[in-house]
This record gives sequence, C-alpha cells and structure tokens, in this order.
Amino acid sequence: MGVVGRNCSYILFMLHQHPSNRRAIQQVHCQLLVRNDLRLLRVWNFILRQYALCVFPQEAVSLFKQQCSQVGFFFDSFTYSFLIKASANLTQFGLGKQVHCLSNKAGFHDNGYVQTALVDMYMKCGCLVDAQKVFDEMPKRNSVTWNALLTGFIRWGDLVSAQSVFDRMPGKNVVSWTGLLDGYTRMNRFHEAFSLFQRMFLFQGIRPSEVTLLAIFPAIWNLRDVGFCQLVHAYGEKSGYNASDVRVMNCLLDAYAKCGSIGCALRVFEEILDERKNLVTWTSIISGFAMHGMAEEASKSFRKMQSTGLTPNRVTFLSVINACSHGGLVDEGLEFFKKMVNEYAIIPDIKHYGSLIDMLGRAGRLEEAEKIAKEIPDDIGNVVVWRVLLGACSFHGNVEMGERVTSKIMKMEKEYGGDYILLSNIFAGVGRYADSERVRRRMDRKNAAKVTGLSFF
DNA sequence: TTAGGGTTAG
Repeated sequence: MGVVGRNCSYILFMLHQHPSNRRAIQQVHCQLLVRNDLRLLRVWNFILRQYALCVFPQEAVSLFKQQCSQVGFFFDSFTYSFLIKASANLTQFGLGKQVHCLSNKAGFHDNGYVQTALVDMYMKCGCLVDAQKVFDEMPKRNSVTWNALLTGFIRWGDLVSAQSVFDRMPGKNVVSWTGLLDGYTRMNRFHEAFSLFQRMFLFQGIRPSEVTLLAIFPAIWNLRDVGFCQLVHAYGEKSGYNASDVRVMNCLLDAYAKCGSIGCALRVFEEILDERKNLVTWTSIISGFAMHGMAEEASKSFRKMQSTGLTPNRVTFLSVINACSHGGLVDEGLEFFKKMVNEYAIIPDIKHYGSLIDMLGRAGRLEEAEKIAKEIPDDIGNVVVWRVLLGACSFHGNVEMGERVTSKIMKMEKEYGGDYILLSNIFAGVGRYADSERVRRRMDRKNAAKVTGLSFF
C-alpha cells in the first residue's frame, strides 16, 4: 500500500510536469486500478468475514456471487477462506465442494489457510473422507491443519482416528491436547481425560487454556472429585481465567454443586461480579439448589435473577421446577410451570412434564399428575413419564390408577417387564396377592425380563 | 482481515 501510494504520488508529480505524457497517464490509471481493486477486495473480504462468522453465512455466499459477476474482479486467499468458513457454518457440503473447485482453479491448491479451512469444512459437514483427502494432498501442513483433522474426528465420535492423528502429529499444542481430552470426556472415559490433563500440564508443561478447563469439567463432576474442583478453582484464580471468562466460573460452580458442595458453589456464585452474572450463572446456581433440595433458595434466586433483567429460558424453568419438586414446594412449582407457558410462551418439553408429574406424584396428588400426563402432546409423549406416575401409584398404593397407567404403558411399549413388576408390587402392597401373581404370570408369558432401573430425568 | 478447541437440564 505504501509503495503503491508513493509510486502514485511520483507518477502524479510527473504527470503535472509533463501533461502530455501518455505513458505516465497509463501508469497512473493502472496503479489506481490496482489500488482500487485491493481496497475494494479488502472491504469485500471484511464484509464476507463478518457474514461468514455471524448468524448469516448465507449472506456471504450472496456477496460472493455478486462479486463473481463483476468482470475482472479477482479474489485472494482471504476471500476463499471466509467463503469456505461460511459453507462450514451452513454445513452445506455441496457449496463447500464448489468453493473447493473454484479455489483450486484460482491456484490456491497449495495455500495453507485455504486448504486448512477446507479440512475443517469437510469435517464439519461430516465428509470425513474428503477432509482426509485434502489433508493427505496438502504439500505442507501446520499445527492448525492437524488440529482441524483431530477435532473433526472428535466431533464425529471417532476417538481411534483422533488418537492416531494426535500420536502422529508434530508439535502438539494446547488445542491438540484439549481436543483429545474433550474427546475422552465425551466418550465418558473420564480417567483417561484426567490422565491427559496431567500429562499435558505436568510432563509437557503446556498451560491449560480456558477451553481446556471447560473440557475437563464433565470429568470432574462425573468422578465427583471435589479436590480437582478446588485445584481448577485455584488455577483459574492464578491464571486470570476466573476473572476473564465467566464460562469457567459457571462450570466451576456447577461442578461444585454436582460434587455435593453447594456451599462452595455458592461461594463461586458470589465471587462472580453481579454485572458479569449471565443466564447460565443463575440457571446453574438454581440447578445446584435443586440438586440439594433447596427449593426456597432456588425460588428466591429465580426472582432475584428476574429483577436483574435477565429472561429465563426453558433450562432455567426446568431447574426451578425441579427444585420445587425436590423441595416439596408443589404449588409454587405449578405456578412456575404456568408462568413459563403463559408469560414466556415457552412450549414445555418432556422434561418439564416429567418434572411436574414427579413433583405431583411425590406429593400424592396423583389425579393432577394423571391429568397432566394425559395432556402431553403425542409427538413428545414418552413412556418414561408414565413410569414415573406408575412409581408414584406404587408408592401411594393407588391400585386403580396403577392398573390404568400400566395398561397405558403396555400400549406404548410392550416389552418392558419392570412395569409388570411394579403393578404386581402395588397389588401385593394392598394384600391382593392373587392379582399380584396373575400379573407376574402375565409377565412370564410375555417373556419380558425386568431391566435395570433407568431414569431419563 | 485469513485456519483449530462444547458454560446451564443429573
């Protein structure tokens, strides 16, 4: 730009001195064209990037088509990178393939940025073979290319390929370690995730990033490791992530709650400055209270959150209804449900219904629970909520409803033997041993074996 | 101005 500018000034000077010099005019024209194109391309690319990265990747494609119609317009590696990114964000494999061909034709088949963006795009679109092919054909790869391949395999649950990429890649960095570690936590292999974390930090001396911390949290709370919570807490404090990234703090408070330390969770919550608390922060603490049966605190937090101007979402409502359910605040739980539907126009999903039925069932308000179960739209209807109701019938010894609910469950799913056993237990509980036996025999005839208890809530 | 990493429902 500086050189072009200086050349132009010089030629303009010459032009003033020799107005009839045709060659000088041509040179200026040429330079201005070049300069204009470059400037224009930068502007186009900038807009393309904004579209590609934001919520309107389709706009990036329209813009590119518009550019294509301009005669003599050329594109650089930035243009193609952004466009490939847009295709990835749209998960449009066909579009990505077209851009791939165009970029190759334009001579970017050996450009590291463009080719890496292609690996990433194919991976995001689920075209693992195409991604691998682009990767294999690249003359030179860097750590970003390797990481794009590695994280792509993780995205599709192919831990074996990801591990193989990790083992082969030179210059593993924090993204590579975090990617693999995340893969292990996703596959519920928490001990291996922990061991990777330790190898990375202690033996390789690579400092975990905020993303590493976010990735290791599921391992922490699945293994109920409060000690590790404290370690991450201290590290987050020292590294500055606690102050800079509210997501880390949200995860930390959630992990403390899930590990059974609601006191520590509350301390983390209070450590977060009020202006930094977001909807997830509030939802996490409400959910924490729910886990510990602290319905009053959950309800109070909900109202406090509303007073800060934040709008609750379906997760917030589920958490507060769960809290009411576990803490026995039945009417308040019903009020929250009504508020969610009427004031916030949130359509309840099966988990909201399940929580509500569980809450009413625990309180022995079985008729209301049954009424709600019947109101669940067929398209989201789930046999699990009826089993929750059956469990409540069993607990409260309601034979009539127990029979009704069982036949409903039988209609929905005939193979589950556990329901026969529950009904049989209901009969036995009120002394109707003949009926109890009859149900057991029916179960045997249908050869439906009882499976281990499983909850979806 | 370009490439890589999952905060809340237990």
